[in-house]
Amino acid sequence: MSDLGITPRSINYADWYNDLVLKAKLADYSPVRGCMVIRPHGYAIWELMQRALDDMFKATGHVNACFPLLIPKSFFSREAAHVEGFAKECAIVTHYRLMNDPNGEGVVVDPEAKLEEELIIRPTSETIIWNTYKDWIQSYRDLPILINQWANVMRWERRTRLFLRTAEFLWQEGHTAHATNEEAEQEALTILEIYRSFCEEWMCVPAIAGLKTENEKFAGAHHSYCIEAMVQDLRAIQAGTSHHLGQNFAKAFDVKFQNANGELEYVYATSWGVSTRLIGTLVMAHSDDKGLVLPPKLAPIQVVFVPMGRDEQTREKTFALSDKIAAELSEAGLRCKVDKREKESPGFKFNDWELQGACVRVEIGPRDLEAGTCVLAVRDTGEKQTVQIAHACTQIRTLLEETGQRLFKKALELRESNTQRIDDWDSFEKQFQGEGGCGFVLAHWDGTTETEQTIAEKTKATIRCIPLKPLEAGDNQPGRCVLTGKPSEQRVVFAKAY
RNA sequence: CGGGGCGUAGCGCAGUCUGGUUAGCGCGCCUGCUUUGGGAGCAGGAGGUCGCGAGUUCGAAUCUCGCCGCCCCGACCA
Repeated sequence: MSDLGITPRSINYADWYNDLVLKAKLADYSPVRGCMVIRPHGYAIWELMQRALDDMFKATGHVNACFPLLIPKSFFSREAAHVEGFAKECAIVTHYRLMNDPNGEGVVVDPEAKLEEELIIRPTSETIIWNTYKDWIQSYRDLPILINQWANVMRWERRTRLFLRTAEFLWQEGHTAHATNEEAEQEALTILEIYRSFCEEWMCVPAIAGLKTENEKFAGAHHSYCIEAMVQDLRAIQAGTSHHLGQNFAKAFDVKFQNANGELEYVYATSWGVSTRLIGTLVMAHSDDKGLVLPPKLAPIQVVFVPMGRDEQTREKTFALSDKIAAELSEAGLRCKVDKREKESPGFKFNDWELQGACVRVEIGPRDLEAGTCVLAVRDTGEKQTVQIAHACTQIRTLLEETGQRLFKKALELRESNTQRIDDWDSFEKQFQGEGGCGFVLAHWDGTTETEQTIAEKTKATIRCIPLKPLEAGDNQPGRCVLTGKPSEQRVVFAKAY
């Protein structure tokens, strides 16, 4: 097992994750620190995510557009909190030309080609978008604007990890403009619900929808919502965010509209996004020491066929039978692959497809030809069963259905068995003493940033969110802050986070 | 930005301390034959600016100095 080159989770979770991402060919490191190559297998997962989310956005009235990569530096100074949040991690374009190095080999930046105004590579697009919306909005009849874009952004992170935090990443960012505060609030919540349902139904990862604290909210937002998930090392990971921006950007970019009464008002805004971090979340949520475990809805290959045969004739027959079943499944919309590689042994293929995360493997060999059967192996449980060919398609669909339910259930059980309610400081502090993730703690908090930061300093645990709905009855009842003993309205989620 | 580790074939490593044939090994790759129900075997073959730059020396992967890069762990962030 160890010669597969994947560090077991029990030895080192971080190494396991890195090994898996590389070995399963999801991504590669790039020549530039913090950037990555998303390989076809990883990109296929992203495409499936994109399609599902994009359909949901469209179904709720959104349209796609694409704004430019480069943003004039001056735009960033408009919204104070926004600058504060992003200034320290921006890549800046200062020149537009290279020249041959007069002293020798290679090329150097041409000092003559300095830009009048430096350009920022977008870390997020609020500023350029609001600068544009200003020209698009005059009347309440121009509202709402419900635009999304699929794009890459760049944040010069000090410490990066494949998919979880890369300098450049892919995401979608929605930017909407509304006539009223209530409508913007509804928009932020609608999107949050899309994210939650996507996370749970497509990724099979249970998510807690909640409100970010002032301390954790998006730079420039009035308030931020998020979905938080737990992965196998018991850390929290933010899987998506939806912000109500209030009138902050409208004021910064002077975006006003005339209402039905002829009065000028600033518009209300939201922005929201999920990124390729979802792929990292997905890997960390379900996969095991043998490789990827993917939920059927997001598996690039749901069903893989491994036909076997010593001789040409047997091979032809098992290939043909595999093709026939695969065609029937494809007809029904499943993503299938018949592995016809001749050099690799069946055993190699079994391991290889387990690494790649194919949900169900169909083995067809000489014995099956005689018996009119095939063997179905389920990726996440490792269980094998022999079925009649006539029943194969039905059974495969059942197994995929069950896989999705099982992955969600298992992830939910992990979260529930590692979530506790703690009301005294000693126990709280003790809970977070261990290395790495320590699960979720639902505790009371007095609502101040000061307390939040003190707790973070002492325990490394942060407030992931203030749940919108109680996880259990009673979580939304008043109590006393776990640190200060001051009154608290409800329990909030504490955890060590990615 | 602090601490640690590493840079030698596509990948993983040995060799470096103690300088000295033509720089090795495993995996992978190419060719051929035999193989195929849990990572096949044999034979042959291709593949190297030893991270970069100076220096010491008759001679440097190995010693000295400088530089660069990457990974991991902490502080900050989707």
